Amino acid sequence: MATPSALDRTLAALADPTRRGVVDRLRQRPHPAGELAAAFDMSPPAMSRHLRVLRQTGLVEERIDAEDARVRVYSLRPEPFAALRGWLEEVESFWSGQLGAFKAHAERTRGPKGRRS
Amino acid sequence: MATPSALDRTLAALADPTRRGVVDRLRQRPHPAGELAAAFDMSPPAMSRHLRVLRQTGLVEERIDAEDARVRVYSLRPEPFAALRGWLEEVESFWSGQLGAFKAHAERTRGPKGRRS
DNA sequence: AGACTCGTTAACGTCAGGGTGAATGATTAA
DNA sequence: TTAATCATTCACCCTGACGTTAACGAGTCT
Repeated sequence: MATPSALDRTLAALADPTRRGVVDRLRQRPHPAGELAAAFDMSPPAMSRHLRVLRQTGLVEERIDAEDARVRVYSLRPEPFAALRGWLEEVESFWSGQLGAFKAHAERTRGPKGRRS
Repeated sequence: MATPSALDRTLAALADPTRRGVVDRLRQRPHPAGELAAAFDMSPPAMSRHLRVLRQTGLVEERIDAEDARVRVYSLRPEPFAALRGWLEEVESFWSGQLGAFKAHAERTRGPKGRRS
Protein backbone atom coordinates (compact mmCIF):
# COMPACT_ATOMS: atom_id res chain seq x y z
CA MET A 1 0.00 0.00 0.00
CA ALA A 2 1.57 3.22 -1.15
CA THR A 3 -0.76 5.54 0.74
CA PRO A 4 -2.84 3.95 3.45
CA SER A 5 -6.33 5.32 3.78
CA ALA A 6 -7.19 7.86 6.44
CA LEU A 7 -9.13 5.16 8.23
CA ASP A 8 -6.10 2.88 8.27
CA ARG A 9 -3.99 5.62 9.76
CA THR A 10 -6.64 6.46 12.33
CA LEU A 11 -6.95 2.85 13.43
CA ALA A 12 -3.18 2.38 13.51
CA ALA A 13 -2.86 5.48 15.66
CA LEU A 14 -5.51 4.28 18.09
CA ALA A 15 -4.17 0.73 18.22
CA ASP A 16 -1.26 1.72 20.42
CA PRO A 17 -2.23 1.55 24.13
CA THR A 18 -0.25 4.67 24.97
CA ARG A 19 -1.92 6.73 22.27
CA ARG A 20 -5.36 5.47 23.19
CA GLY A 21 -4.55 6.35 26.78
CA VAL A 22 -3.63 9.85 25.67
CA VAL A 23 -6.96 10.18 23.88
CA ASP A 24 -8.80 9.00 26.97
CA ARG A 25 -6.90 11.49 29.08
CA LEU A 26 -7.57 14.37 26.70
CA ARG A 27 -11.26 13.68 27.13
CA GLN A 28 -11.00 15.31 30.53
CA ARG A 29 -9.16 18.44 29.43
CA PRO A 30 -6.33 19.58 27.17
CA HIS A 31 -2.85 18.70 28.42
CA PRO A 32 0.68 19.99 27.87
CA ALA A 33 3.05 17.53 26.22
CA GLY A 34 5.28 17.25 29.27
CA GLU A 35 2.35 16.48 31.51
CA LEU A 36 1.38 13.61 29.22
CA ALA A 37 4.92 12.24 29.17
CA ALA A 38 4.97 12.25 32.97
CA ALA A 39 1.50 10.73 33.24
CA PHE A 40 2.58 7.75 31.15
CA ASP A 41 5.99 7.46 32.78
CA MET A 42 7.73 7.96 29.49
CA SER A 43 10.58 10.08 28.17
CA PRO A 44 9.58 13.34 26.47
CA PRO A 45 10.92 12.20 23.07
CA ALA A 46 8.83 9.06 23.14
CA MET A 47 5.67 10.98 23.96
CA SER A 48 6.53 13.59 21.38
CA ARG A 49 6.56 10.94 18.68
CA HIS A 50 3.21 9.55 19.82
CA LEU A 51 1.76 13.04 19.70
CA ARG A 52 3.11 13.53 16.22
CA VAL A 53 1.34 10.39 15.06
CA LEU A 54 -1.90 11.56 16.63
CA ARG A 55 -1.42 14.99 15.08
CA GLN A 56 -0.75 13.60 11.60
CA THR A 57 -3.99 11.65 11.67
CA GLY A 58 -5.87 14.72 12.88
CA LEU A 59 -6.91 13.09 16.15
CA VAL A 60 -5.33 15.85 18.21
CA GLU A 61 -4.17 19.38 17.63
CA GLU A 62 -1.32 21.34 19.09
CA ARG A 63 -1.51 24.86 20.40
CA ILE A 64 1.03 27.15 22.00
CA ASP A 65 0.20 27.99 25.58
CA ALA A 66 -0.85 31.61 25.98
CA GLU A 67 1.17 32.17 29.13
CA ASP A 68 4.33 30.24 28.29
CA ALA A 69 5.20 29.85 24.65
CA ARG A 70 7.46 26.90 25.39
CA VAL A 71 4.51 24.74 26.36
CA ARG A 72 2.51 22.90 23.69
CA VAL A 73 -1.03 22.14 24.73
CA TYR A 74 -2.78 19.20 23.04
CA SER A 75 -6.51 18.70 22.62
CA LEU A 76 -8.86 16.38 20.73
CA ARG A 77 -10.26 16.94 17.26
CA PRO A 78 -13.60 15.40 16.27
CA GLU A 79 -13.28 14.63 12.57
CA PRO A 80 -11.36 11.33 12.57
CA PHE A 81 -13.57 9.92 15.30
CA ALA A 82 -16.64 10.74 13.26
CA ALA A 83 -15.11 9.07 10.21
CA LEU A 84 -14.31 5.97 12.21
CA ARG A 85 -17.82 5.84 13.57
CA GLY A 86 -19.14 6.16 10.03
CA TRP A 87 -17.24 3.09 8.93
CA LEU A 88 -18.26 1.24 12.07
CA GLU A 89 -21.93 1.88 11.50
CA GLU A 90 -21.52 0.73 7.93
CA VAL A 91 -20.10 -2.55 9.16
CA GLU A 92 -22.79 -2.89 11.78
CA SER A 93 -25.47 -2.50 9.14
CA PHE A 94 -24.49 -6.07 8.33
CA TRP A 95 -26.66 -7.13 11.26
CA SER A 96 -29.27 -4.47 11.87
CA GLY A 97 -30.53 -4.25 8.32
CA GLN A 98 -30.57 -7.61 6.66
CA LEU A 99 -32.68 -10.73 6.78
CA GLY A 100 -29.95 -13.12 5.77
CA ALA A 101 -27.72 -11.52 8.33
CA PHE A 102 -30.31 -12.04 10.99
CA LYS A 103 -30.56 -15.66 10.04
CA ALA A 104 -26.80 -15.97 10.24
CA HIS A 105 -26.86 -14.44 13.67
CA ALA A 106 -29.61 -16.76 14.82
CA GLU A 107 -27.70 -19.75 13.53
CA ARG A 108 -24.62 -18.60 15.27
CA THR A 109 -26.22 -18.07 18.65
CA ARG A 110 -28.10 -21.31 18.59
CA GLY A 111 -25.66 -23.56 16.76
CA PRO A 112 -25.67 -24.48 13.08
CA LYS A 113 -26.61 -28.14 13.38
CA GLY A 114 -25.07 -29.67 16.39
CA ARG A 115 -23.47 -27.51 18.97
CA ARG A 116 -19.80 -27.45 19.46
CA SER A 117 -17.97 -27.10 22.70
CA MET B 1 1.09 -3.59 30.01
CA ALA B 2 0.68 -7.24 30.89
CA THR B 3 -2.71 -7.83 29.30
CA PRO B 4 -3.92 -5.31 26.77
CA SER B 5 -7.60 -4.51 27.00
CA ALA B 6 -10.10 -6.06 24.64
CA LEU B 7 -10.46 -2.68 23.00
CA ASP B 8 -6.72 -2.47 22.39
CA ARG B 9 -6.75 -5.87 20.76
CA THR B 10 -9.75 -4.98 18.64
CA LEU B 11 -8.12 -1.79 17.41
CA ALA B 12 -4.83 -3.52 16.75
CA ALA B 13 -6.64 -6.19 14.75
CA LEU B 14 -8.48 -3.63 12.67
CA ALA B 15 -5.41 -1.45 12.14
CA ASP B 16 -3.93 -3.87 9.60
CA PRO B 17 -5.18 -3.04 6.07
CA THR B 18 -5.47 -6.70 5.13
CA ARG B 19 -7.56 -7.55 8.15
CA ARG B 20 -9.76 -4.51 7.68
CA GLY B 21 -10.18 -5.58 4.08
CA VAL B 22 -11.23 -9.02 5.24
CA VAL B 23 -13.84 -7.47 7.50
CA ASP B 24 -15.14 -5.35 4.64
CA ARG B 25 -15.34 -8.40 2.44
CA LEU B 26 -17.14 -10.48 5.06
CA ARG B 27 -19.80 -7.80 5.13
CA GLN B 28 -21.06 -9.19 1.84
CA ARG B 29 -21.15 -12.84 2.86
CA PRO B 30 -19.18 -15.47 4.75
CA HIS B 31 -16.05 -16.68 2.96
CA PRO B 32 -13.83 -19.76 3.07
CA ALA B 33 -10.27 -19.15 4.22
CA GLY B 34 -8.77 -20.08 0.89
CA GLU B 35 -11.05 -17.71 -0.96
CA LEU B 36 -9.85 -14.89 1.25
CA ALA B 37 -6.20 -15.76 0.71
CA ALA B 38 -6.75 -15.70 -3.05
CA ALA B 39 -8.72 -12.47 -2.92
CA PHE B 40 -5.86 -10.68 -1.18
CA ASP B 41 -3.16 -12.32 -3.30
CA MET B 42 -1.53 -13.81 -0.27
CA SER B 43 -0.21 -17.20 0.75
CA PRO B 44 -2.63 -19.38 2.75
CA PRO B 45 -0.41 -19.36 5.86
CA ALA B 46 -0.31 -15.58 5.92
CA MET B 47 -4.07 -15.32 5.67
CA SER B 48 -4.48 -18.04 8.25
CA ARG B 49 -2.56 -15.96 10.75
CA HIS B 50 -4.65 -12.87 10.03
CA LEU B 51 -7.77 -14.91 10.56
CA ARG B 52 -6.42 -16.19 13.82
CA VAL B 53 -5.90 -12.64 15.04
CA LEU B 54 -9.44 -11.72 14.03
CA ARG B 55 -10.74 -14.85 15.70
CA GLN B 56 -8.89 -14.21 18.95
CA THR B 57 -10.43 -10.76 19.23
CA GLY B 58 -13.86 -12.19 18.48
CA LEU B 59 -14.28 -10.15 15.31
CA VAL B 60 -14.87 -13.26 13.21
CA GLU B 61 -15.83 -16.82 13.85
CA GLU B 62 -14.85 -20.01 12.12
CA ARG B 63 -17.21 -22.75 11.07
CA ILE B 64 -16.72 -26.04 9.30
CA ASP B 65 -18.44 -26.15 5.95
CA ALA B 66 -21.39 -28.50 6.01
CA GLU B 67 -20.60 -30.04 2.63
CA ASP B 68 -16.83 -30.27 2.86
CA ALA B 69 -15.29 -30.54 6.29
CA ARG B 70 -11.91 -29.40 5.02
CA VAL B 71 -13.24 -25.92 4.33
CA ARG B 72 -13.35 -23.33 7.14
CA VAL B 73 -15.95 -20.64 6.57
CA TYR B 74 -15.44 -17.30 8.28
CA SER B 75 -18.13 -14.78 9.20
CA LEU B 76 -18.43 -11.60 11.25
CA ARG B 77 -19.33 -11.37 14.92
CA PRO B 78 -21.04 -8.25 16.28
CA GLU B 79 -19.78 -7.92 19.86
CA PRO B 80 -16.36 -6.30 19.38
CA PHE B 81 -17.77 -3.80 16.93
CA ALA B 82 -20.43 -2.81 19.44
CA ALA B 83 -17.79 -2.42 22.14
CA LEU B 84 -15.68 -0.25 19.87
CA ARG B 85 -18.67 1.90 19.04
CA GLY B 86 -19.40 2.25 22.74
CA TRP B 87 -15.95 3.62 23.40
CA LEU B 88 -16.16 5.86 20.36
CA GLU B 89 -19.41 7.38 21.51
CA GLU B 90 -17.90 7.92 24.91
CA VAL B 91 -15.06 9.84 23.35
CA GLU B 92 -17.41 11.80 21.17
CA SER B 93 -19.39 12.84 24.24
CA PHE B 94 -16.43 15.14 24.76
CA TRP B 95 -18.03 17.47 22.25
CA SER B 96 -21.75 16.79 22.24
CA GLY B 97 -22.24 16.83 25.98
CA GLN B 98 -20.05 19.40 27.65
CA LEU B 99 -20.04 23.15 27.96
CA GLY B 100 -16.31 23.54 28.38
CA ALA B 101 -15.76 21.17 25.51
CA PHE B 102 -18.10 23.18 23.35
CA LYS B 103 -16.17 26.28 24.17
CA ALA B 104 -12.94 24.51 23.26
CA HIS B 105 -14.42 23.46 19.95
CA ALA B 106 -15.69 26.95 19.28
CA GLU B 107 -12.29 28.39 20.04
CA ARG B 108 -10.67 25.90 17.75
CA THR B 109 -12.96 26.49 14.79
CA ARG B 110 -12.92 30.23 14.95
CA GLY B 111 -9.53 31.01 16.48
CA PRO B 112 -8.20 31.12 20.03
CA LYS B 113 -8.53 34.85 20.50
CA GLY B 114 -12.27 34.65 19.99
CA ARG B 115 -13.16 37.37 17.57
CA ARG B 116 -16.81 36.79 18.17
CA SER B 117 -19.57 39.42 17.83
C1' DA C 1 -5.24 -48.19 0.73
C1' DG C 2 -3.16 -44.14 -1.77
C1' DA C 3 -3.33 -39.58 -3.97
C1' DC C 4 -5.05 -35.08 -3.72
C1' DT C 5 -6.91 -30.81 -1.45
C1' DC C 6 -7.82 -27.36 2.40
C1' DG C 7 -6.02 -25.11 6.11
C1' DT C 8 -3.19 -25.01 9.85
C1' DT C 9 1.36 -24.72 12.59
C1' DA C 10 6.65 -24.48 12.43
C1' DA C 11 10.92 -22.20 11.28
C1' DC C 12 13.08 -18.41 9.40
C1' DG C 13 14.20 -13.57 7.31
C1' DT C 14 12.99 -8.82 7.03
C1' DC C 15 11.44 -4.42 8.32
C1' DA C 16 8.68 -0.88 10.71
C1' DG C 17 7.45 0.83 15.39
C1' DG C 18 8.59 2.21 19.78
C1' DG C 19 12.03 2.94 23.44
C1' DT C 20 16.35 5.48 25.05
C1' DG C 21 19.95 9.34 25.52
C1' DA C 22 22.25 13.29 23.22
C1' DA C 23 21.87 17.39 20.60
C1' DT C 24 19.04 21.41 18.78
C1' DG C 25 15.74 25.37 18.83
C1' DA C 26 12.85 28.40 21.15
C1' DT C 27 11.37 30.78 25.30
C1' DT C 28 11.71 32.33 29.97
C1' DA C 29 14.17 33.74 34.19
C1' DA C 30 18.33 35.55 36.83
C1' DT D 1 24.12 37.71 28.60
C1' DT D 2 23.91 33.52 30.73
C1' DA D 3 21.54 29.73 32.61
C1' DA D 4 17.54 26.89 32.90
C1' DT D 5 13.25 24.85 30.93
C1' DC D 6 9.96 22.77 27.39
C1' DA D 7 9.62 20.13 23.51
C1' DT D 8 11.27 18.68 19.43
C1' DT D 9 14.39 16.01 16.06
C1' DC D 10 18.46 12.86 15.56
C1' DA D 11 20.98 8.47 15.97
C1' DC D 12 20.72 4.14 17.62
C1' DC D 13 18.99 -0.55 19.50
C1' DC D 14 15.67 -4.08 19.85
C1' DT D 15 11.46 -6.38 20.09
C1' DG D 16 7.40 -7.77 17.53
C1' DA D 17 4.55 -8.20 13.39
C1' DC D 18 4.08 -9.79 8.67
C1' DG D 19 5.57 -12.44 4.78
C1' DT D 20 7.66 -16.61 2.75
C1' DT D 21 8.45 -21.95 2.14
C1' DA D 22 8.22 -26.54 4.22
C1' DA D 23 5.96 -29.89 7.00
C1' DC D 24 1.82 -31.61 9.20
C1' DG D 25 -3.15 -33.11 10.23
C1' DA D 26 -7.63 -33.75 8.57
C1' DG D 27 -11.01 -34.84 4.94
C1' DT D 28 -12.40 -36.31 0.28
C1' DC D 29 -12.30 -39.32 -3.66
C1' DT D 30 -11.24 -43.27 -6.62
